[in-house]
Amino acid sequence: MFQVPKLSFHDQGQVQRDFNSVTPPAEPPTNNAPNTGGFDDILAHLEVSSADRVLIYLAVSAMKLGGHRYGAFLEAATTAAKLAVYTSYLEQGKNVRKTSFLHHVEPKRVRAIIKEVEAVLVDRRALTTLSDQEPYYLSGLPYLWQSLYPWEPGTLRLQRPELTPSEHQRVEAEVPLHYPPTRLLDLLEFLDLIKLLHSKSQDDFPPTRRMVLSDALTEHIKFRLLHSGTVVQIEASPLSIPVFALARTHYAPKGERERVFTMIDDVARFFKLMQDWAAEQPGVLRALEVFDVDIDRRSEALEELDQLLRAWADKYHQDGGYPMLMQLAAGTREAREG
Amino acid sequence: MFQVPKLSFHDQGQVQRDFNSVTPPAEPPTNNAPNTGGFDDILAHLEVSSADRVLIYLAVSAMKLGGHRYGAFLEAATTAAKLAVYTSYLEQGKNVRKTSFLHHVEPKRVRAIIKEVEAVLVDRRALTTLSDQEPYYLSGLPYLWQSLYPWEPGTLRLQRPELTPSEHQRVEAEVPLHYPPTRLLDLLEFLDLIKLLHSKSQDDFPPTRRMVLSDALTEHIKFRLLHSGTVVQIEASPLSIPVFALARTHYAPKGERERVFTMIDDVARFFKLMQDWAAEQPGVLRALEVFDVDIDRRSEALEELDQLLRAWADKYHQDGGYPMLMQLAAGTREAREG
DNA sequence: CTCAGCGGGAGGTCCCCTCAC
DNA sequence: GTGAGGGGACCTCCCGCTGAG
Repeated sequence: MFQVPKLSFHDQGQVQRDFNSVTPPAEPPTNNAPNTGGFDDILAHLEVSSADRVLIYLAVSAMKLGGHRYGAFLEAATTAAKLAVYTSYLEQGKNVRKTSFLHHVEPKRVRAIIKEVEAVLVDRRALTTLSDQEPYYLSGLPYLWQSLYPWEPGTLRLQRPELTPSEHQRVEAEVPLHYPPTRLLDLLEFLDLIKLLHSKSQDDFPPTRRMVLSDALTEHIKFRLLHSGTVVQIEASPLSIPVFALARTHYAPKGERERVFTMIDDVARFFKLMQDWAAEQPGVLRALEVFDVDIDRRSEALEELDQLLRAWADKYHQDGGYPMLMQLAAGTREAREG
Repeated sequence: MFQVPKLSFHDQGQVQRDFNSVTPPAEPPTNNAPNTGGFDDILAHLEVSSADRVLIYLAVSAMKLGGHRYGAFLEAATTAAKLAVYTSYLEQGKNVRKTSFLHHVEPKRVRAIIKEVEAVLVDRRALTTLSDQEPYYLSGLPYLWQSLYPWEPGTLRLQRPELTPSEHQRVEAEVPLHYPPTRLLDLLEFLDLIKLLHSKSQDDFPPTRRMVLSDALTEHIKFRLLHSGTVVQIEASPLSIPVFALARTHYAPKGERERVFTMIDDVARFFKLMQDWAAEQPGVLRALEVFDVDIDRRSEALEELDQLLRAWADKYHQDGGYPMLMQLAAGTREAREG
C-alpha cells in the first residue's frame, strides 16, 4: 500500500499522452461519505468492469429512483442492442449474414430486428422505452387526479353525502394542509384512475408493444404511488373500502426528482463528449485529476474551481461562435477508483 | 430559433441553484464534427431520452468497439437489473412481496434472483459479464497463438514439409514483415486454437453460465478476428484449405483500443460522482458550461483550461489528504444538447 | 396478509437443417 | 457466399389459480 501522489491525465484532441498507467494503485478506503442505496457496498466486494458498473448505475437510477419496471429496463437494453445491430447492418452494406456473424445473432433474428427498427424510424415514433424520468403511468397520475377531481374548500372533500358530518370531519382532519386541493378517492375510484391513465399511455405505443393492465401491474403501480408518498392512504376510512388522498402535485420517488434527471442527462452528454474523444475528433479535451486535499480546504478548493470555470467560459464565449460544451464532476474518490 | 448566450450550471454540495431551465433552447446544427459510426444520424432523428441514449452508447461500445456478443450485452443488462432488485430486497427488510410490487417482478422470480445474486456474492466470483474491453475468447487469441506457435526466422513458417520450396516462398511473400513472428496455421489448426481458447475461458464460469462452442459461435469468433484484422487469411493457399496468419499482437477492433477503454472507465467514474451529487453528498461539484467560442481560439481555450485544471489541482494537492477525483470533458456541442 | 406451490402462453435466445439465387 | 425458410430446445417475462400458515 503506497502513497498516491497527485495524478493528472489530460488529453486534448489529437495530442495523445501516455496512458499505460491509467489505473493508479489502490488506496485505503477512507470511505466516510456516500451510500447511494446499499449497492455500493455490494459493488465494492465484487469484481465489476466499468461497463458493468455503468449498467448497474443506470439500472438503479431507472428502477429505484425513476420507478421503471424491471421488464422496462430490460426492454430498453435490448432496444439499444438492436440499434447497435441495425447500424452494423447498414455499415456492412445491408448484408444480413455478415451482421449475423459480427454480433452472433441469427440471420432470421437480424431480419426481424431490421424490420422492427425501420418501422420505428419511418413512424418517427419515440423508441424511448425509458421515458425521461418516470414512467408516464406514474408521473401522469397527479396531473390526472388534479384535473379530474379538483376540490374547492367548503365542498365535501370525500364525495359521499351519505356520511355524517362528524365522519367527514374525522376524515378531513387526516389530510394535511399542504396536500394539493383534490378530492379524496375511494379504492375503486383510485384504481379507475390508474386504469384510465394506463389506457391513455398505451395510445402512444404500437399494438405490438402494448401491455394489458393486469392485476399484477395495477398493484405494482398502486404500490409505487403509495411507496413514493405521492398518494397516501387515509387511516380511518368511514367506508367499507380504503380511502386515498393525493399528497403531492408531482410523482417523486425520493424527493430527488430533479437531481436524478439532471444526473442522467449529464452522464449522457459526458458520454457523448468522450465518444468524440475516443474517436480522436479534434477540439476535445478530456481531463482526469486524482489528488488528495486537506479536508478543511475542500470547499474552498471546489469554490475556486467553480469560479475558474466560469471565468474561463466567460473569457472565451462569443455569441454565434462554435458551439461548445463542458461537463465536469468533482468529489470524493472511492477506494477502488483512480 | 434564438441565440444561446452563455449558460452556466454549477452546483456545489448542498448549495442548490436554479434548475428550471436546465435544458436551454435548441440551436442550429453546425454539425461539422463527429460521426461515431452512423448511429448519431439515427439518434438525431429520434426522440430518445437520456437514459436510453446512455444505453445506446454502451451497447455500441460493447458490441461494436469491444466485440461482445449481442447476448452478452443483454445478459449484462439483466444482471444489472437483478442487482437493483436485490438491493431493493435488502432495503425492504428482505420482504419478497414488497420487492415484487416495487419492480413488478413475480415473487417466484424475485426469489430466484435473490438466490442467484447471493450465490455470486458468497463465491465472490466476478459477475462481470462484459469483461474489461473485449471478450476473452477474442483478446486472448493473439497471446495463445504467439505462445503455442512461435516462429523462428529460417524455419518453415507454414509447417508443411510436403510443399515445394517455391510454394513456401509464395506463401511467405504474402506475410508482411510487421506481423508478429508466429507460424501460419491452416483452417483446422486455427479452429482448434479457437476451441482451445474457448474451453480455457469457460473454466472461470460456473457450470450454469457455460456456453457450448457451437458452430455458429465458432464462426462468429472467426469472423470477428478476421474482420478486426487481428488474423488475416492468406490469399493463395497451397493447401486444400485456407491458411491464416496472425497480424497483430493484440486484438484491436478498430485501433482505438485504449481510448475506448478509457472512455468507459471515465464514464463510470463520472456517473459515480454524479450519483454522490444527486444524493446531495457534501463536497461534490457539478458544472456544465454551454457556450460558443471563436473557432480560431478553440484550441487556445482548451489548452488554457487544461493548464488551469493542472494548476488548480497542484495548488490544493496534499499528500495523505482527503481523496478527491475530478473528471472533465469538453468539446463540440450537438444540436439537441444544451 | 404473506408465503408457497403449479398451471399456462408468448416471445426471445440459442442450436441445427435444407433449398434457391 | 447470400437470402429465405423450416425445425426444436430452453429460458424468462407475463398472466392466472390454489392452498397452508
